[in-house]
Amino acid sequence: MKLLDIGEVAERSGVAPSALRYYEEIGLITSAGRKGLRRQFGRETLLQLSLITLGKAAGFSLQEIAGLFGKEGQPDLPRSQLHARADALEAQIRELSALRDALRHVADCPAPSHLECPRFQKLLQAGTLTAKV
Amino acid sequence: MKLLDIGEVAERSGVAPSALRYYEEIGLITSAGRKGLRRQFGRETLLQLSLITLGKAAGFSLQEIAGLFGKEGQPDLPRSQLHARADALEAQIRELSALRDALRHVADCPAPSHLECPRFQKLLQAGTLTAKV
DNA sequence: GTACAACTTCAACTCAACTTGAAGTCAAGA
DNA sequence: TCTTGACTTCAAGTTGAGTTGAAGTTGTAC
Repeated sequence: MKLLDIGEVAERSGVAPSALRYYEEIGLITSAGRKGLRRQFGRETLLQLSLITLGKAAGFSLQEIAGLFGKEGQPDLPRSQLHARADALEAQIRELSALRDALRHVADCPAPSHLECPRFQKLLQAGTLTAKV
Repeated sequence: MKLLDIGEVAERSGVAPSALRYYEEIGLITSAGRKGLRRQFGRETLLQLSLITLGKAAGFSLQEIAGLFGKEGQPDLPRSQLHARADALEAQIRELSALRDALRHVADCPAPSHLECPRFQKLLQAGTLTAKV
């Protein structure tokens, strides 16, 4: 198996070397070994990093990501919890969609103050995070 | 206009009083005035907080949120930037959908190591954040 | 008019997720 | 062999987004 050193992993994954060391330190990834002092990573690390990047983009903490997908890609969590996570993501997707729509509304609606605009308020209600006004 | 004090705003918005003070300190919200020392907030603050909560859920920083929607709900940004934001959100929604699918796959697919599973890899490719493997 | 819960300020602390800097090591090419 | 650039460790610093604690103030209910 061809091994990559940290610089190459950094370049291909878009994750800074310092971050990769940090990820290793907290046990989120593992290096396949060392050549001298230098860490050598297996190719599967790149896949793991895709997963990590994705998870981060989804707003998971590194700890959570570590739980979602264990070292080798098997989750440490039971099925039901994974589905619960997926459901939570779906809720987040709805929030995001609401915000996207609100943004587009603000961009296009000529009203002076959007907070007053009933259409805008309705868009906000689409999010579930809305305060009890 | 009926004013609310910080405790009530906190309860209705789900945002801690300390956070509300912090938001005021950084200029993200403004209190309508004081009764003695106590801040009094107008009802529109609740709407603003919905927006802030939504923005946070979407991964925006407080600074960015401040830019997206100025104090009174008018954006500080030009139309084109707002649309660009909306587009970025849409991309994020796609990432999230990819992760959701990956999660459901992991929950349901009986393969021992998902990183090896071609179906799983394909799901990852659906995200654009993927490393060059 | 007094008790008390809910507020106030201000500084210091926390936490995650890194980054930066200093000082040292090492592999590979000229 | 020597140089160079990419790595190494370790400690300390940074940023954002608050929280916590101490010490003081005040509106309202009894």
